Amino acid sequence: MSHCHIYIQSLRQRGYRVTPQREMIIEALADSAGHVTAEEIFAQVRKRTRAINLATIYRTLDLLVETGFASRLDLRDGYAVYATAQHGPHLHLVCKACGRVIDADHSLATPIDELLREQYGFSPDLQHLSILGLCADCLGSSAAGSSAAGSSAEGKSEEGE
Amino acid sequence: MSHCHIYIQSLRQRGYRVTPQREMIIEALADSAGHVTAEEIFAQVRKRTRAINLATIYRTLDLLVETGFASRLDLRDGYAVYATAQHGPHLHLVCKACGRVIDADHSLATPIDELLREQYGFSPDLQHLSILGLCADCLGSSAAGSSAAGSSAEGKSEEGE
DNA sequence: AATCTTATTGCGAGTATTCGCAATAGAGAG
DNA sequence: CTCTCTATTGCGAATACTCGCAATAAGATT
Repeated sequence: MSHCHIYIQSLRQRGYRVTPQREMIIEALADSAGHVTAEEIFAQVRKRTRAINLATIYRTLDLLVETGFASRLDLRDGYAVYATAQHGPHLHLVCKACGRVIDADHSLATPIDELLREQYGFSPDLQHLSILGLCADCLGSSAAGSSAAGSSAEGKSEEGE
Repeated sequence: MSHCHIYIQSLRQRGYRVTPQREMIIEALADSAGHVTAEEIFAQVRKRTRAINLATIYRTLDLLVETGFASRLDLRDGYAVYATAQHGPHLHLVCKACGRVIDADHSLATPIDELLREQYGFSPDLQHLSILGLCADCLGSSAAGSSAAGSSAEGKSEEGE
């Protein structure tokens, strides 16, 4: 990938060391289209070399998040996914029914950003903002299916699809 | 605690079974002032009985979150904290420097709520919204220099921001 | 009160992620 | 190019949480 190089340089300039592991992880992340798990990055990098450890993947991904190259998203299912932040900041809308992650326009958060700064002196990191909820599809299907009738002990623990 | 009782009844009416474990967990959660971890609830309940298992704590807390009695907040440090939702919905502002959790007014999210529904057909679950960032104190101290604020951050990683 | 159904619990094993520490290897200085 | 300093890696153990399954017990029914 082309502009990985630029980012790798930027890492070095900031005083971080550029190791082959880091390069490969950055490239693997940049190659992946959407959101990937640490395990997927691991598998990807493992194709190229055996000299890589899962802990290094996690540490590097954390570093990338801290430095702003990537964003991390903790899904409720017990794992996290990462994505490059190259295409600019965006919000993550996580559907708690189907698990899909929708990227929403970052500017939607502008009002809340300003309010938080004004009223709480809090400087939010909105690149890391993820919002749990129901996507349009799941909202539609759950409304069509059963309209809030006598739901006894059946539907409660069911989640996902 | 007083209105635990009401909630326990509500659970039963919704078709869930009310077990001593659940009662004790609910009471322990309601007793705790702010945000507590599953482990803290476990310790609390354990004082009263040995008949409790950590997995049950997690399952019950999840149930409470699903039914709206509690809210869950995944902290980046690898654990989650829970709080009752009795005092109404609110946003969680999580400071990534000192780890503090500030409860902010729920209405701040109204604009984004509306925009998400209009533009994406997405129905956000804003009781579960947590926003990562820097609190006023940490923002001030990182600008001013060094203060008593920073607690867990290590060496270099915090300078970069 | 005895019975029945099945939701819930406890347990132990499994998963995703983090941590501590010794060994390795970047990057600047000589 | 070599040396030095220390950031980074790999490893295995620890942590926080989840899951599958058999045993238990809530709540409805009789």
